[in-house]
Amino acid sequence: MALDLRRPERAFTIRQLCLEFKCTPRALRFYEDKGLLAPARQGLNRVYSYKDRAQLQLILRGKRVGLSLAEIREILQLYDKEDGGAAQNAKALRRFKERIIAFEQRREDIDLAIAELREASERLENLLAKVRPDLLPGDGEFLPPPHTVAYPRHV
Amino acid sequence: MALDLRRPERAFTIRQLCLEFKCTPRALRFYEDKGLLAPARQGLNRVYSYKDRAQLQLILRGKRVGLSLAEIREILQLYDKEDGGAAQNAKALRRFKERIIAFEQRREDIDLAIAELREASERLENLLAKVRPDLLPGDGEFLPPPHTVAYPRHV
DNA sequence: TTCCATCTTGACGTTAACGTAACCCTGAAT
DNA sequence: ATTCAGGGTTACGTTAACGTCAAGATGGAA
Repeated sequence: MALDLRRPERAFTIRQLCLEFKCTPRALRFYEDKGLLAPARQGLNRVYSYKDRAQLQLILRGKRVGLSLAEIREILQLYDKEDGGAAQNAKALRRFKERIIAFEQRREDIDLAIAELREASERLENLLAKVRPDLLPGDGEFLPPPHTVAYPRHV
Repeated sequence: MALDLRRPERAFTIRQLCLEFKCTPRALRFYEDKGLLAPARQGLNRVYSYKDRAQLQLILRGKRVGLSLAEIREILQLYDKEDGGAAQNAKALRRFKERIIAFEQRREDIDLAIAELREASERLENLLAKVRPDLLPGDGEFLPPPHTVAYPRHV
């Protein structure tokens, strides 16, 4: 059986993570420069722990929903500093709640967008059904996995 | 009673739209350059119709959920070309469905992010409740509207 | 040993999405 | 008559988020 990725002692090279998450070494080093990642070293080489991998997941997810690296870093720092004194924690709590509200607004936007696209799709489907039913995707037919990347790498 | 914004004959100056949507004239002209907007003219001056205004809404919403202007333009063009022949329509239909799937994935990401932030908030709240209950926002207290912009203008 | 793949650190190039400055026009107000 | 607020068009500057070399260390395979 394959190595459990979640084994805390599991370590990754930069390339392994890049393959897994479809990004480039340059990007990971860039995130490190900007303070979003801090992998260990073996000599010069970077060694990513399971925690680093999880953090990378958060970074990429943040990017997909439109956060800038600066915003992502701020959130990650809030996670890190669950020490730092009660006053700091109170501030962190406020920031978390603000973020939650912002995210909920974004989800609103997404839901609206989806609704509009669905409407447009239906209009088109009805129109095609009358004019060229043969062009409609058959009933039992599945959409092939889109070749176009869902989340374009270039922002 | 105020002018109904939805009156089809209602027209807007560039500044009116900018005030309403909190963006700059430069941005609107830029979107026009890029083919996302095409307001009418009175002499040199741009005159935005109600349709233009609606389209601007779509553009800004797209931006908030992380789309590039190029992607937004592509979507807008799909809307425009609900003519263009049956084959074109079939292609448009496919693109719409792809977009819907992509949006649904993004919503997944957002839901995950919200869930994590909620967890972190609860942890912090519990911690604070033990250590410094006075720092917690009181029960009847409302969060003030965040001064920080939910959607930073600079991408 | 030599080669090769894979890592490293600079450093410069690139693209998107505007900001900003310079200059011109125009109609209304002082 | 002039001032000025609002609009316009270049055109260059800026920032984020990397891409793309260049040049070097390293450790295993031929």
